[in-house]
Amino acid sequence: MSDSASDWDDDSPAGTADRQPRRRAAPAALDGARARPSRNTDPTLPARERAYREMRYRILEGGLAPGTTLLETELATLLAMSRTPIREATIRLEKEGLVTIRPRHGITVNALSLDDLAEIYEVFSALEVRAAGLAALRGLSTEAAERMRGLLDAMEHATQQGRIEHWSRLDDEFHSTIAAASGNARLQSTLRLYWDQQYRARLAIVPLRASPTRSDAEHRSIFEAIRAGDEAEAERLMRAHRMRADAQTLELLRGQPFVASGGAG
Amino acid sequence: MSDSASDWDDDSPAGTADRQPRRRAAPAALDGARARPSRNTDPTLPARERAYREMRYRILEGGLAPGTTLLETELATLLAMSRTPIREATIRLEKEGLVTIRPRHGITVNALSLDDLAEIYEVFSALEVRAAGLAALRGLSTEAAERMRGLLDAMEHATQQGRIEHWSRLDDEFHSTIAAASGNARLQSTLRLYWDQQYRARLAIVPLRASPTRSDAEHRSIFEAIRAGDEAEAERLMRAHRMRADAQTLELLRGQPFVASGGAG
DNA sequence: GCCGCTGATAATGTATACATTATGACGGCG
DNA sequence: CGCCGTCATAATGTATACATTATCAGCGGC
Repeated sequence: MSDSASDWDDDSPAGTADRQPRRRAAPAALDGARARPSRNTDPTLPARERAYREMRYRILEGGLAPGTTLLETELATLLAMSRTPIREATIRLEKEGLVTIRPRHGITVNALSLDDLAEIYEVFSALEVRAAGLAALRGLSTEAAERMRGLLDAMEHATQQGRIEHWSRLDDEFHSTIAAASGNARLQSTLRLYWDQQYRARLAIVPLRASPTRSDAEHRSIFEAIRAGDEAEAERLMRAHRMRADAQTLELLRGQPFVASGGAG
Repeated sequence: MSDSASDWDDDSPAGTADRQPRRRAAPAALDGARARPSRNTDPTLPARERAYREMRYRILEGGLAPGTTLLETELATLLAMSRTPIREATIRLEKEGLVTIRPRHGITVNALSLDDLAEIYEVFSALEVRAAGLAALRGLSTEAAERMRGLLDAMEHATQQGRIEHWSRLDDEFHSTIAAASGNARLQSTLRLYWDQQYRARLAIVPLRASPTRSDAEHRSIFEAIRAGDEAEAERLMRAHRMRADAQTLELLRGQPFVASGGAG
């Protein structure tokens, strides 16, 4: 089982670090993120942190379906802790756009309408375009370049084998590698926020996707532009890529069951 | 709309506040800070909300200087409430990038290095460029157009009179109007987040700014492009505007007292 | 039969008690 | 003389008690 929910580098400066040394993490490799077991029950973690991770995990992976409403007390029972850490975790999740807290009505897992998703993609894509540009401007480390090349190869291979789900995970990784290569930790962490929000929707259409031959080609050209240090071209290509991919995704999502047209923001 | 600096969101900080340059707040500092009660004292609001607004206000307006560290207990005393709402408020503020929570070390008002500000501007500008494009794409309402035209006139007038501080507030309003015209609430709210983070720094250089004749001209051309519905041109002009303005801002900030280049965070 | 009032009730908001743990002082040891 | 382990303590983490308040059922008036 994948842990795609945590492909994106976890905590970042403006983000949700709990116990962080003074200096922020270096341009960090994302490699460590994969090792973590998806189910987080480590009892040594603070309860607040367990609550946050567990709820985030369940929301992203579908255990808590969009529209689900739970009371603080119910969550407390569910996760076997008191309301205090639950409240702190839900505040974080609300800030991240995953739930909505309505006093005396409960905590609701955000259900996204197509309009919501369109909004999310608009922000996400604008940021990713810039990330590509910055990556080009700043240059790829040898490791990042290697990594991206490996991902491109693997994606093409997955495409040939028709392993769309696997391809999708590699795609996530590719894009998050670009985010990391932007050298801007805040950009990276804001991207992760929006990534989380669209994660479930994206997951839902994975099986519907056609062979992503075109994306493979676009990815490769984006990589080449970044590698060549051509900022304008990297941004141009990424913009084109995202415009096409976003439109396609929204199209596939149209008519999907859980994408209500009037969902909550 | 409102007389204050901007309509980014609920309460907008306007006017100047006194500085309190104490690095480490001793108990003595608490009384000093309490001396100036701001208007977020409405006792009908939940304590958590009062704490949030009051802290945000003091951080943005300088009552709580960057680098200031306070313990939960001290904040509770300062704002005359228990630790519970304080904790909830600080979690929100940390998510917004205004403070850093270091367990057993206290809550520190984030001090931004030049690198931090550069990061912030990179994200902010990427989003604002897109906002301009979307505004062009979607068209301005009559009111928005009127409002922007009025702001442009007022800005030029302020420039002629050398009222830089006033100009700066109008500038905020102009940019937030564009954000609103993007029609994307998430974009707007993320812009506000980053705007908050750079607010103090921007405030600090207001008196140092030269006559913003050039910005006035750029603003007008951006407005024209948006009004003409020319998405690409609006983005192009906004990008140029921001690149120039950001570079200038960072240049002015270099050497400013509270902007430690090493990362005084 | 509908509207609005009212109070019981449940849920949240806040305070506080209690548990846990990092820190920094202190003193012994090398 | 300095290093390291230990412990007291302060600060946070969590649970729980208590206060406040919105909701909704039920009732009475219109």
